[in-house]
Amino acid sequence: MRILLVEDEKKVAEFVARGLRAERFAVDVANDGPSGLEMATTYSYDLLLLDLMLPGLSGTEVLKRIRRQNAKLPVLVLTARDGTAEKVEHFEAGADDYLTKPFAFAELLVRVKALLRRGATDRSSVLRVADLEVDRLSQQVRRAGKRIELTSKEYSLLEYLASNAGRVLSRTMIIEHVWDESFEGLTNIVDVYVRHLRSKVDVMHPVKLIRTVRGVGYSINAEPEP
Amino acid sequence: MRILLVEDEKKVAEFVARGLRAERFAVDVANDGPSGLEMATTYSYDLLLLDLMLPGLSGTEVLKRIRRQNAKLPVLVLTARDGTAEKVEHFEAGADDYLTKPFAFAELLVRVKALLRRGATDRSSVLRVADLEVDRLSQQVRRAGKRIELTSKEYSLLEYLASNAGRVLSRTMIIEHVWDESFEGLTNIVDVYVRHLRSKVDVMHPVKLIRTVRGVGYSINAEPEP
DNA sequence: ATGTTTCATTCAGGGCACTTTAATGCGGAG
DNA sequence: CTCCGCATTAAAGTGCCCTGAATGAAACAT
Repeated sequence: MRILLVEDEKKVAEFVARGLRAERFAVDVANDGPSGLEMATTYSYDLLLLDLMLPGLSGTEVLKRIRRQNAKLPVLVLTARDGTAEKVEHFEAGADDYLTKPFAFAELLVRVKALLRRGATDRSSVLRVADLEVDRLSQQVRRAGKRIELTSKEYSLLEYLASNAGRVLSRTMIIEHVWDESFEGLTNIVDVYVRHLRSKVDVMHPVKLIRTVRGVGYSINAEPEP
Repeated sequence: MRILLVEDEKKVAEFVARGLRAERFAVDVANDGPSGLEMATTYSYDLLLLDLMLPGLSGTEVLKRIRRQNAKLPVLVLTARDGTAEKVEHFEAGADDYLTKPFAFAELLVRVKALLRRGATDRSSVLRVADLEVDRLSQQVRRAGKRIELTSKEYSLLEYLASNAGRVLSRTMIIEHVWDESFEGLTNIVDVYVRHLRSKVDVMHPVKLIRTVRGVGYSINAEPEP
């Protein structure tokens, strides 16, 4: 899951980003409105965290422009003030939820997860593919009931594959969802991580779930075809 | 002892939270009903402080739903009005006690302590993880029956870990609970205290309870995973 | 006051796990 | 056979984590 955080206060940005990364989100940080706007429109995110007290371009304006391009992106607004008039303004500008500073990280996390859950088509937090279980809340993975320890990137990749089970995902799509913005050029990083995953998920089982589709990408299937 | 405060007025929330923290309670704050409900059901608390004048989901509704999940959690309701009809309504909804605004902090504290004491009689105040015992009333810690002397911060950290045994806690969450300051820059204070704890709790025992989850945080487990 | 002890915190080093790059091996398609 | 795409492995790079020591702060005793 990728999150864009637009926040000019460095300390707050660091704090929030660090906390979210520990929850295995891929977090990009923009320090002002214009770059936030650019990143939001250039890359694809699952959620936008937007501070409204920005220097230069006003946060509300940024939000409106992003909405023009992407109406479905969940947006959680961070704001310093707490007036009723502003609340209405936020929602009219296109915020899905808001949080006033100072806030506790625990509450931010709860709201972030709530928005992501709402956006997801399937509401169950556990993804199932054959005897593979991916619990998105506790971020635990089991195969045939037995726990599997995954690193951060391995987990993100598996979650992305499992949440699109049956569909073939190209390397480009995978990189876009699992890795953050600092990625360019030709790399076989996806191949390498697919191998890591296979060695942990598929290697001990006769039924291989992760399938290679030559010339296209990878997919995870309950019933691999011959 | 962990307290969840659900209160939409920032100033009141800050005031109460600060006062309770000075009394060495670990306080989480939620600013509205839905996130309060979410936090109450995700984490474990010893007491719930609930403002009934909430935007969105009504406080009474929140209370009912929490009661459905956790019948024993002591709940102290904060309310603005004081009609007899409402009193009855509160108790019917599942409040254990209530307090009308404006209130003095001293009175709040008295009631909080009373509720916790009452709850302590039927619920054990001792947290157990394998052969580790954390007595939250006397703040004494034992491992394999033998007493361990901890400093204040060491104890707070251990209690937070033990009260969420099995769950992985990120550094961000730990800092927020054990140290009051949010938004502190990069610090490895948590790492250092985990080390202190290990040297007192784990070092003499073959079974290590405190586990590092790289890139994520720490957790305390009765049965460490392979 | 001054010194002593204990606790809280910061800092820097080194090590290791994870991430990423890059090179090589393998196999099917034409 | 040769090319192309994928698999595999090794190894470099990076960042995170652990540790020990030093500093600062606070409580206590002299």
